[in-house]
Amino acid sequence: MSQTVDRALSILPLLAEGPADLGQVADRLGVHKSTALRLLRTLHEHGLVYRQSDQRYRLGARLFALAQEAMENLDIREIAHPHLTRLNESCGHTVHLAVYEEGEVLYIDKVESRYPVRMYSRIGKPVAITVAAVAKLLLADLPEAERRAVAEKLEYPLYTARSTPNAPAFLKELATVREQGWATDLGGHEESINCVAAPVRGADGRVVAAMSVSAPNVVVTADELLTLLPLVRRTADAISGEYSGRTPVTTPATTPDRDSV
Amino acid sequence: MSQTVDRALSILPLLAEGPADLGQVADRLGVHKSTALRLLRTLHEHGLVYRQSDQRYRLGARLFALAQEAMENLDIREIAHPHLTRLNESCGHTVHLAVYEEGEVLYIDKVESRYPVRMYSRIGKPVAITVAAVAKLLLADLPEAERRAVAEKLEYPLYTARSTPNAPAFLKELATVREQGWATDLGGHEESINCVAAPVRGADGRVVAAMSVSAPNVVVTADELLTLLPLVRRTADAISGEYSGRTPVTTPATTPDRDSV
DNA sequence: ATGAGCATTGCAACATACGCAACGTACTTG
DNA sequence: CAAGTACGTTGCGTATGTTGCAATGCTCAT
Repeated sequence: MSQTVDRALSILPLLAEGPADLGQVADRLGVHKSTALRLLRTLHEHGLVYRQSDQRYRLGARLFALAQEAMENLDIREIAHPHLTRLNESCGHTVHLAVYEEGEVLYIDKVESRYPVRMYSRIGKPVAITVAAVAKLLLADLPEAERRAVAEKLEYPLYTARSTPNAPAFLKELATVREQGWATDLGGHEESINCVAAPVRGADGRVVAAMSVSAPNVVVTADELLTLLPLVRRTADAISGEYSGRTPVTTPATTPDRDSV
Repeated sequence: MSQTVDRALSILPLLAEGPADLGQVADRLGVHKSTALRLLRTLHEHGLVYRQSDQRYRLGARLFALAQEAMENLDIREIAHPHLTRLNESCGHTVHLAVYEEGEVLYIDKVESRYPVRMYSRIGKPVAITVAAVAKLLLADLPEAERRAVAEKLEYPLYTARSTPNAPAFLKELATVREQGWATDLGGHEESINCVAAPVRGADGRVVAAMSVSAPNVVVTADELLTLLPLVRRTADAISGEYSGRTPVTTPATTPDRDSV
């Protein structure tokens, strides 16, 4: 809606692909070099863009700080965290918390497995949306129309033989998930990794987040992991209760352990 | 330099403090609501801003994706990573990699300790710049003038009794670090945690990054940690060699293990 | 029902962001 | 060593995009 700002912001994804010099930026924006220079300078002043020693531009450090602060301000994360660590303590596996936002699903918290094997996932990293158990829960709760729209627009990469192959299959899976109130990912993202997930709901019953427990086959089989389902659901429900204000902060030990030492 | 973009970008740090509605944004920017609305809409279209259910605005998911991509494009990180994991394998402690950028020092990679105790630090998180060993190395290498300017502008929070108290003390410490070519943080950030750090240098000898090994007192004493110094320096030098092209990718096993599974 | 508080729209006046062309500064090439 | 190329940078007149206003919708509480 604002041409100037629009152009300036278009520079960011462009630089995300890799460093670029003034000419390249101007070309890709379709504007004169002097215009691109002015925009880059403004971005630079705000720290969103950094000028490296060879004069080329790349994304700046302030982006990290912003992303970080954005995350810390999510109250669902704050409420959920102690529950997640407690769940991790009792089962030992990797625990994730994720939210949906305009077509994307992203992890907003993670407690690492206490087994030596680690999963590749990082807070802030967009989730493999077509296969992840948490993504299924979050998308399953969208209004019919939006759900269809999102499902159609997605790509369906075949990470493994068990990955969701296309939109119809995905929508069918979402219907099941919606029905049963929990979800799994059995080797759909990485052959040897399984997940069980449950939804966190707000006061109005809408799904505001989803949490999952993930473990590789080498540690527990899919069947064994599924036995954790009740525990996962109970944890998710506890978070829901607290988030929606029904449970007025139960345990006295809810405050301390934010951020593992 | 561009008023419109400048205003739009000023919204981001503002929202980083927490969600705000249109009126608040307009007020803090000192512009009319209609103006603020147009800017917010543009930010929204680019995914940098999200409109939550109560109509208030907060920072959006795209920020994470951008920060993520920005990080993956840092070639120093790519080169260093296998060395960091190898170092972690041989000593077991937490290993960090950090860079300096316009007044800030930030972690760009981290390999977790193999001991049960974890440190609170996160990739992308700004470093405690006045005390961290890596920060000392990075700042010590700045040109005299810039170093002084930065040191003067910093705040010196007293995390512990051993924290750097003020600018003169900091500059003195930087001089020492510059001299000896390595740095430590002995309980300056958290009472019980010590670090040893060494610089990574580019072809021209300038410090481009710094790496450190950190461990809590309960695992090893400061003296014991210091015995790792030669190993840390050797690792840093190996990275330097590879980064500056002197060592044309030594080990055949340099390619695989990006991102632990 | 009535009003307050908020987001939203259309529009005319003006400020500002635009592209141009000229200059400066490396770095190459004959 | 001089001419040439390829950048980034600057100043400036003009047109275009942005601004603030005032009026309209919308939602919620009284």
